[in-house]
Amino acid sequence: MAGVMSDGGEPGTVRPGGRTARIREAVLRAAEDALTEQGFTGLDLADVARRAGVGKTTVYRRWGTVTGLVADLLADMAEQSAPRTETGSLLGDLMANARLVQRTLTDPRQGPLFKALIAAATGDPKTAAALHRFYDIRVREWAPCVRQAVDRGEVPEGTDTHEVIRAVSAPLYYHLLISGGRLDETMADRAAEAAATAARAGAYVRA
Amino acid sequence: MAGVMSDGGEPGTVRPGGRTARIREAVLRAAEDALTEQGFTGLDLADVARRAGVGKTTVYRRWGTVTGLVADLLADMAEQSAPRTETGSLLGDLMANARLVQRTLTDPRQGPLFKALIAAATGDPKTAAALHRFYDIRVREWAPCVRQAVDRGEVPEGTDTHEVIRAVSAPLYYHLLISGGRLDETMADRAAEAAATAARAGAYVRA
DNA sequence: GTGCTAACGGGTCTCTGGTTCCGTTAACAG
DNA sequence: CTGTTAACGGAACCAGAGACCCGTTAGCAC
Repeated sequence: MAGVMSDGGEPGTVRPGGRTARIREAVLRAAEDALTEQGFTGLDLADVARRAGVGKTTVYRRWGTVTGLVADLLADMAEQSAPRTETGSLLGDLMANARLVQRTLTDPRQGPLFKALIAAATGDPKTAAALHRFYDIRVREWAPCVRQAVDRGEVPEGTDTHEVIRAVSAPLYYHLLISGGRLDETMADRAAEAAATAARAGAYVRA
Repeated sequence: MAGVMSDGGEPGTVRPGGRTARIREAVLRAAEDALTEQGFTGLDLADVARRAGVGKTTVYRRWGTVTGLVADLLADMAEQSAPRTETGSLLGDLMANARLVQRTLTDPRQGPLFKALIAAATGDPKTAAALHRFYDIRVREWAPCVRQAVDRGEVPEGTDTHEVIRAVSAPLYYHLLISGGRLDETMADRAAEAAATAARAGAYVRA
């Protein structure tokens, strides 16, 4: 009864030798597929297990609940970062970002997946935290282009660079989730232009 | 076997004499409470029935599914319209709108409720349609203040008035659902200011 | 007031997520 | 190569959401 078993329990932490990682990978991919096709509500862990070619006991043991699995999926997605393009102008960079987001959200796989992830986050604080972290990382990757615009004098000093990036995405997500519009390239360009204009006018200067 | 039973079925359509309406009201209010407290995922029709002091059979018969109930709730909410204030300036009107939205979303009851409604809409087209309709009505109520700004020459002709109103809400919902920020009055004012600035610069002129 | 019937409501039955048990597999150490 | 044991997987088990049946209530018409 000494302190032998040291650090915690959480299956899948002790023996990271191939199998554990392989199964995690398979299950997360299966969860992605299931979420994409069935949405968050229709997500069934037994179904995920079947798709992954894995015993459902394994899924329940390692992730426990549906939201737990989704949270882990978000953590996994947060790792893989997509590189950003640089165009040299604020509007150009923001448009590149807006179009990337627009393409992602209208993609027949990614769109439904993101909807499902966001829906999952509304119901569970843990999942919400994972979602926030995911987006925080993405925002952080793009913020430098606003920083550069500040350095160029194109945007006032003291501007909240993260908030500018969020302002580009916001209308696109609003249409996806709430108003249900078309979400085409025109919308993306408009979102980027609006954000750039407001930023130049100092609307995002930190209070 | 003649065509006697004429128009459809849908219980609750034939005898709108008090009871039907009373029960609908009680169930919708109970659903609101349940959604607020448990979120969309934790919504149980039997629980709703209990809260409403109504047999669960009734709920299943009239609404059938959880999403059906939510869709009806949205239709009901779409009826009651909150009046808008008029300040005479574009920025003033947009700020009034932004603060209204901000107060709604941070309200300990309304905030969770709206989250749940949006989550429900991601999974079911019928519910999504109801949600879109609800917001379309709200946007339509506020659009005139942008129209007036166009007439005053403050905003370019051809501006998509609805889109300007949506632009005010978008960042607030983005924070609520996705990035998870604080959502205070400063954010509301910033959202209004950004939208007003972009609108004046012609960012929302229809292509 | 009285009869008709749409709509309600309690009780039961079912079916499917989710849990538990225990035998099997496969990383890793020596 | 061989032993140890964390982690997997099949199968039986359990609980609770949702469907069904049928007797009861209450609008509404005459």
